[in-house]
Amino acid sequence: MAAVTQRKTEPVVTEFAARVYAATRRIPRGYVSTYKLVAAAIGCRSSRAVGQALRRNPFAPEVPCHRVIASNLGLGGFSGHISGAALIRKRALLRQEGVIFRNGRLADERQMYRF
DNA sequence: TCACTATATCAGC
DNA sequence: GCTGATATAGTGA
Repeated sequence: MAAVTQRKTEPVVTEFAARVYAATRRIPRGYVSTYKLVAAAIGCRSSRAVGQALRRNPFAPEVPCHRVIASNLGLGGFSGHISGAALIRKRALLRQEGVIFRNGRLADERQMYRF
């Protein structure tokens, strides 16, 4: 049946945002990537635009936005906040996946996933 | 068009 | 190492 199997009213996102989410979902568990790498992966030179798309993240938690950090190995932001409890939660989430953060920075650069 | 933004990079100190 | 300024790209009003 189902002439209209409306599955959840997919949020309307732009083509650019869809690429950002697709690239982010490619990041395997236990690895992290940076805004710049994601931007480069989708053919964009502005990491800022990536951050804007991830901030909206209508596909959370399907899209592991917490696996995207800043290029300086910092946590960057999370849940609309660039610091505070949100960052602590982001660090905890990554730690559960095997990504260790030291002093608010990625301990092992080897865990940075390259597209 | 204007303002805002989960960034990145450079210059100066 | 930190701060301020600038570059760059996309979104929403």
